[in-house]
Parts: sequence; C-alpha cells; structure tokens
Amino acid sequence: MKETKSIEDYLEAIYVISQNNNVARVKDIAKFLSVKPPSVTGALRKLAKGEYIEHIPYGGVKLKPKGERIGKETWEKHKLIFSLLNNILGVTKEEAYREACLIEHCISNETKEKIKEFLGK
Amino acid sequence: MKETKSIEDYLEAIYVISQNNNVARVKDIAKFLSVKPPSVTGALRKLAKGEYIEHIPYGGVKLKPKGERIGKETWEKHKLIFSLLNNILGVTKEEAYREACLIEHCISNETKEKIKEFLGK
DNA sequence: TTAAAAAGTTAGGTAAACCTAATTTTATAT
DNA sequence: ATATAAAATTAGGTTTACCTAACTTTTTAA
Repeated sequence: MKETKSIEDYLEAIYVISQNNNVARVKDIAKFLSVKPPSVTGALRKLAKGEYIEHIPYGGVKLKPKGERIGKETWEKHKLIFSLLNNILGVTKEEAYREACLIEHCISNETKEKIKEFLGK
Repeated sequence: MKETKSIEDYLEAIYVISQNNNVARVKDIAKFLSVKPPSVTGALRKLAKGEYIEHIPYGGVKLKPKGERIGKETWEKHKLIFSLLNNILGVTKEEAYREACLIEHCISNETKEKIKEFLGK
C-alpha cells in the first residue's frame, strides 16, 4: 500500500495526539484534521488493514511501528518546513503553519534532511 | 470558481506551451501533464466555463487574462521553489523539479514573494 | 440503575479527476 | 479526391475521500 496525503495526515494526527494522551480518540482526530467522525472511522479501517495502526472499535487508536514511523516523519517535515517558512523566509506563523500542512506531503525524506542541515547552520 | 491544484496545473501547462507555440494543443497539454487526452478535454470544458481560456473544439487553446495570470503565477512559483530546493538546499535537479510541481500549489503569492526576496540576497 | 448525552459506526450519497473504448473530426499523402 | 492516420471528443466507469442521516455503543449523572 502506498501512502497518500490522506494516510499521512491521519498518521500524523494520531502521532501528535498520542504525545499528550494515552490513546487517540476519533473525535480528537476529527477535530485535528477538521473532518467529520464518519470520515475518521473510514480512514481508520483502511489504516488498520494496512497494519499502520491498531484500532479497537468504540475504543482508542494506537500506532504500530510502520504507522509511527510515517506519522513521526510527517510531523518532522511539518516542523522543519514551518521553520524554513517562518524563520528564514519571514512568512507569518499562521500562513507558515497552513502551508506546512500541505508541503509536508510533497517532500522526500532526503529533502527533509537537506532542510535540517540548512537550518542547523 | 476556486482554483484547484488541477486547474492550476492545466493553466500552467498551457502557459508554458504557449511561450513556444502559437496555441496549445490537447496532445501537448496531455504530454506535459502525463494524462490522457480525454482528461484534457474534460478539464478544458471546465476552464472555458470559468472564463480562464478560450477553446475552439478540434482546434487550439488560448489563455484569457484570468487564466494567463494564474498560469504565470504558478509557473513563477515553480521556478522559485525549484531554485530554493536546488541552489540553496542542495536537492538534486530531478527531485527539485518533481517536488516543485507539487509545492507550487501549496504556497500563497505572499510566500512566493518572500522566496524571491530571499533568493535575491 | 436507568435515562440522557456523548462518542462511534454504518449506510448511502456526492464531487473531483482520472481512465478505457468507441466515435467523430481534421490533416496528410498518394 | 479519397483513403488512411492523427487528433480530439463523447460515453461510461473507477477511485478517493469527503459528507449527512440514522443507528449503536459507551459514558455520565440523577
């Protein structure tokens, strides 16, 4: 299975939510991504089938190793792109966040590392 | 009508093709975007309806002012993002081109200007 | 401990954008 | 001038990812 923008978005959301909570809940994921709960349920079924997550119906969601890796990578891309846009280019925080949410799905891990190197200087 | 990624792609393709040719042809647009001719025909109908282009069936396509503006802006975004990725971050030309095709749809004109300023330094 | 509220799921539908196969129109070459 | 090839269009279908409405399960509070 290939990771679409949507799959990356859900895994990233679950990753971020899981950093503060024990498990991610449907309503939190829905709020994070600005979608409705039935969309989340549908996406979770797909993610569970692809071995990205473990989902207990009417319960919580936890990332499996494969999902954790992608969620983390996507969030890292987001943070690095935000930094590049806001700190280096001078884009406002609000706009930088909005655009980082989109650009995070457009770059390879190699490009992610290049940005990290650049920001490190 | 709101400009989707797809609409921007078609207008950009027509803009670039029109710089070398008098009119853009369906087969050239299809090749540029790696889609099949029926997809182009469908997209052109939509673009014509939105006053972005003038389309003579079985003939050529020309940009109207609104379409020209968006096609040009999108291509400028592409070139600036390519430059940022390749010259500043050190991403390979091939990967920079590929990613620029995606990122060009994710940034505002304000961000485009910020990149231009940064590259000018 | 049970009624109401909250959370989650199922069922069914919509829109965007692509595709293949078949048809029509235009261009080309003998 | 006409047969063939090329280009474009139409018709119909697929996939992805969302939505609303209705229903089920779980939690909460009287």
